[in-house]
Amino acid sequence: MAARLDLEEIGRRAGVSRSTVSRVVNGEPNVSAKTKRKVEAVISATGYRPHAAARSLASRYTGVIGLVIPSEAGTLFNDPYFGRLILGASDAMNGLDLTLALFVFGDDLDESAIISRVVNPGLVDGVIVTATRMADPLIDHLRDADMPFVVIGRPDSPNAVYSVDADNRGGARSAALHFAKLGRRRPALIAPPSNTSAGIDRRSGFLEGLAEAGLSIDDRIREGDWTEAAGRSAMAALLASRPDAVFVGSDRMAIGALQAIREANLQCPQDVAVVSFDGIIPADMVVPRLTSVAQPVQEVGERAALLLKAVLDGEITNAESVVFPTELLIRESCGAALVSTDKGTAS
Amino acid sequence: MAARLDLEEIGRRAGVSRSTVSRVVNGEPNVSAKTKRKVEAVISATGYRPHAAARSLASRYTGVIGLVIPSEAGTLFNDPYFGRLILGASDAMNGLDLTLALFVFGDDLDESAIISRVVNPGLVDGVIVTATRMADPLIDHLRDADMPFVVIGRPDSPNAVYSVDADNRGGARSAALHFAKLGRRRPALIAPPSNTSAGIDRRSGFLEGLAEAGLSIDDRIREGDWTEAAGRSAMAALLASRPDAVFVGSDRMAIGALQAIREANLQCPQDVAVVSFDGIIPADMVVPRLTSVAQPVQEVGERAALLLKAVLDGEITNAESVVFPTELLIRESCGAALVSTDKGTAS
DNA sequence: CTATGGTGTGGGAGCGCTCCCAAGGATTCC
DNA sequence: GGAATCCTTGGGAGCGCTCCCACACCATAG
Repeated sequence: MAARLDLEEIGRRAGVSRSTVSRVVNGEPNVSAKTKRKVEAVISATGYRPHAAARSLASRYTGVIGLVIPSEAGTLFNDPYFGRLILGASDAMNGLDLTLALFVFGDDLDESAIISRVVNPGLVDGVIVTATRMADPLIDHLRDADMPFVVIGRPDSPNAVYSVDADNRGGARSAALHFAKLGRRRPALIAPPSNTSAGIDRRSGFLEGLAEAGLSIDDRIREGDWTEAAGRSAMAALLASRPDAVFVGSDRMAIGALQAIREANLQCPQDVAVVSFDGIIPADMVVPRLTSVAQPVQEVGERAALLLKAVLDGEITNAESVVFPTELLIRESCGAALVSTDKGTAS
Repeated sequence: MAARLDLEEIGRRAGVSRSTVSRVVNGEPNVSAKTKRKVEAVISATGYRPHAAARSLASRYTGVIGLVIPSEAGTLFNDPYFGRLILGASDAMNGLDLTLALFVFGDDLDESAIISRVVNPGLVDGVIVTATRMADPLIDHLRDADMPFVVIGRPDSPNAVYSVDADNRGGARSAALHFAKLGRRRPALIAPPSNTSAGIDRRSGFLEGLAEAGLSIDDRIREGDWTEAAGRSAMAALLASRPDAVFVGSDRMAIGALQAIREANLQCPQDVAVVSFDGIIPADMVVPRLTSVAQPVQEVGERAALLLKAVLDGEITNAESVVFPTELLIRESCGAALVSTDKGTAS
């Protein structure tokens, strides 16, 4: 009986045309106050809601932004990192009245399916790419499909012109200098995977800081895949070369490293000082409390969304790279308290 | 110059009609092998991709499913729970070729905006509702808007007819029985918020188990909001009444509880045994390793997506509630090892 | 030979909206 | 008072697709 509730029908009931209703719905000017009131009354009485797909088709604008996340067999999702990132992005999007579409792929099969889905016209207006790998194929596909996108990380592709990242290099460097200042002489490194920009930057930043401080690392370097297990086995291996400090490329790996130290009947920070990266796990979760280079994950996500929106609105046309500073959160695992009994906090 | 790449254009280049191209794209039968080959050649040569919005408008099917998550000021996103849930849901959706739209709301303002967005026709086909509160307003809105939905949790609304949940009650009960078996006489409880079904069920299940075992809890009950901080302060308060065991309603709160026990110079499990719920944090992350009632979070998410898909396809029309069993993961914090020196594992 | 049915193909109609142009009415200006 | 201008409103066209009916063609059956 009741005709399908569309603009035409609302117009009929309010005694105006489809166009006028559309103007009211979209808050356009040039509608008399009286007409507006009338239309709004009908809309709220009927509970009318515009049809998103019809709107997208006609306006070439979906109001949806995609966020692409690799999950690597579920590993990464144990990390609060992505939760925070999603939270930041979705906060920004709520403010912008955008909807977040999440694309999580576990393996290469998933990935090609995801790629072909995400580049479909009319689904999302733009994409935020996370955990970007070196030579990420996704980026080239997005480019080919003329899909606007923002990269989280430091992209190596000339096709990626908009990016948001934390200062991985600078943060890692500050960890090295911190060790030097605390008098540690045999630093070690558990680096994140070197197929990611964060992995590369944290490694090179740490080595740079070491060089600056005149410390050498010799072969006290291992690489881990972000997991606790990787941190643990890397640390266990490293212990053979008797380091007195270790910079671990992520909080989760640091938890594993702490465990390995404990298992070797050594004390952190007395025997081995630990500084990690991320600053993301609750401070009190582990003993000793982790000293960590904190990156503002939520802000990164938020900024990526805002940047993409600006690109979509045509407000930004030149390449833009935003880099957020990190902050060294000094707690217990670095042993700063052992050294500076005179000064309350070191920096 | 080049005409916009649409079905018509592909048809023109392949020498067939729009309809035939559509059939090929959608893998419909009744297309001759020869025609099909010809069309596919043109499609891959041109890189044609169907326009999602146009398809949605014409077919009344978007291929997008919404997942609604309350974030309560960012608190919940520190919990691996949601990451796992998202992972499960998105796994299922990748297999079904569906896209996941994530709606995260932090406060009530966000919520009403989210609600009005999620019920918009033509955006999502259906919705998965998580962390359902008692008398959740979202549910009524979804119902009013005729939006199909599946609830994760045990809904109290008669409007919610499809749900997926873990056996919170049974799991909590098993924790109580475990304490009884280990000879603990003064159990305590740190319950999750009682405005959630999980909170209610874990509380009542534990009390039920206690009653069965002839143990009384008196006033050794506190409630916490899922966070470490809440677990810590609840435990600190509870310690005054000298419990010898505590069931903590979530892993994160248990971490806080452990901390409070340590701060009171008591030993876990010797002085106070701890059993938590979720089984979600990496086993080795805390000392002592947590005994926990594990729920299959990822499976819950996966199942919710599959169930919703079945509902959307009209394969399910009767109310359906799926309840996943939990499993008591016995590790160190419950002190089972202290008791059963003869038997390797208790159950 | 006509009836019957399946198969492959084309094209009209329509999904609900936005965009844009045109037209009418009110207002202003000289 | 008439022309120029602004504001308000209506409706045609079209976004790219699916749905459905019609038609041609071929095979099989009576």
